[in-house]
Amino acid sequence: MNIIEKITNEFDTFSKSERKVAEVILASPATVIHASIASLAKQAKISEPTVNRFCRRLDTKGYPDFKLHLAQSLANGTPYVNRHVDENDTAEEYTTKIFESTIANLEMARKSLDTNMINRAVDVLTQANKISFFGLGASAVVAHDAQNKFFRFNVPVIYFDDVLMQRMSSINSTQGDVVVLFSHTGRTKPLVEVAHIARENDAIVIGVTDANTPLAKECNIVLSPTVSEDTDLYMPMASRIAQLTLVDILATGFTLRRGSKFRDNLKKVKDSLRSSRFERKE
Amino acid sequence: MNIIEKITNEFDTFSKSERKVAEVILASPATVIHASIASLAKQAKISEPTVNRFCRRLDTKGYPDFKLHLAQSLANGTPYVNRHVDENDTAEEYTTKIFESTIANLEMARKSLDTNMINRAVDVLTQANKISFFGLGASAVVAHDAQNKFFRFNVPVIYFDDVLMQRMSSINSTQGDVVVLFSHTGRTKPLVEVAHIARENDAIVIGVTDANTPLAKECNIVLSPTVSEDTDLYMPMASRIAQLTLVDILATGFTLRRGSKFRDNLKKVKDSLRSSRFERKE
DNA sequence: AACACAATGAAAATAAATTACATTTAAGCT
DNA sequence: AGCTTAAATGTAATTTATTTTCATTGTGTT
Repeated sequence: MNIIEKITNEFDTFSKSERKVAEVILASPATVIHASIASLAKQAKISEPTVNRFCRRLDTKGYPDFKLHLAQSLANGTPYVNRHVDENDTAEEYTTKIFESTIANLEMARKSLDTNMINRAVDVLTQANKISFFGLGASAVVAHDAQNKFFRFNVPVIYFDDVLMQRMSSINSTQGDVVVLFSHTGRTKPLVEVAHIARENDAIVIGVTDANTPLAKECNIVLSPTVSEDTDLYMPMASRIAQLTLVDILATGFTLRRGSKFRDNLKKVKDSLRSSRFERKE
Repeated sequence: MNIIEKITNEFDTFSKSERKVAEVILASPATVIHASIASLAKQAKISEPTVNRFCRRLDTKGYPDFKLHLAQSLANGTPYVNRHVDENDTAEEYTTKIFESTIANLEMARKSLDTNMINRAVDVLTQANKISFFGLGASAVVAHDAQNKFFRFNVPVIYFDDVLMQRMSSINSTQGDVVVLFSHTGRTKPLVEVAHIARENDAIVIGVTDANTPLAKECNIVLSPTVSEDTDLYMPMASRIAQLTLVDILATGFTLRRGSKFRDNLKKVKDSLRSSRFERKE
């Protein structure tokens, strides 16, 4: 989608001249959108047709169309998006890159979420007798966080990161119970089974996972915050941040639905923590 | 700035023909950015120079430049602000607001972090014999996540969200051990005590918390991702997302420091999960 | 070294946008 | 109303920009 990212990603597959153009473009994309093909060619010290070919290679109709894409990429909030961490990066560099790519992925997740589904999920959650949050690995962290949030609402909340406990808990679920399952891949076998068991026992199952995955198929409601895969370091990064933001959204929807009296209750929970803290002296 | 808004605002001051162009553009701006001046003129049933004059009237250099502005306006989905969730917001509205404020807070956190401190923290972590991650409440979630990440590095990692276990664990720490404490407020008494105990036993203590707090004072290294307080709904939201991003950064720094051979190891850990998943059929 | 093929550039051809100028339209004034 | 004038719009010519065609250069292979 984002053409600057695309150039960065495909840089290695470019020919010598194409790289020259790419370098000039990446160096100052904002200048390029106001340049003619002739001036860009001159800057990159290659011919005009090469620039044109470069544009077509990136699936644009030609140079003017390419500039349009470039302009849009630049406008897209975060300019230098999703740059990959490099072996020799300084702390300064990888810090910036990780923040930028996290932000870019949140943008992406925001666009991918279906607010109708969020609305339905909030409906279901507000009417639940009991809410269970399950996940494994990195997604267990998200479930843990959800528990921490929803626990404050004075609703029966369950959280397990142990497969057996998740299964046992689902077997005991009944109508009126809601089970929320977190899984980035949507292919974790034990979790798919938990979803199945929960549905057999009349619980409503909400999946925070990719659409069109085995897990998604077992769910009543699917929420898919899509991010560009976190391949960088073989660790889930952006995906769980997106999931956590979704938890915030569900929790917010929940409190809004419950009305203002209910929010006083939240304040009480927070205030109850005060005695365990050192006072602020200001 | 935004040219679509500008057209809407100045619509009343346009001449008859200019309004025709404006109408066509506003009806489907996305189409216009791919149209030539000729085709736009034809659609609006006016002449080409009139289109050109229209563009100049809006302070652009000409038609191509106008299209560039238009393209950017279209892409500009997110004006970054920290808008607060309102009682009567729709799902659409509060979803957008939460994403926007999360993003804005990440920007803020990025600026507030001291990369020298990050570098020192990474130094310390790479040399640790044993790493402990402790937190309470919402920060327990962050500690949990850190465990999940660092565990993959084949380093002894400890995580507890139970105060007593945290204390016992700290009492047993020795030189070469690193204790990482997460706390948004930096005023949680039990955690400050844990920090104190750990230091008395020669462990290095890294605090992910606000500077100038009781906890910060007990730490060898302090990392403070500052966010605007999450007062909205009496729940930690942005703060923990910022802390999690910091965990990503530390983990990334760790793997970079350990070199490329080490990264193969990570891949192995990830691959080992494969058998527990449903295959992708593509 | 010779061949094949991809990459590049020069020049011609095409397409697009802009300018100059003519014509129309509308507004103001007697 | 009818004349005058200025603004608005359109036509056609010009200029500019982009794309295509085709020749040339470079690169890797047998």
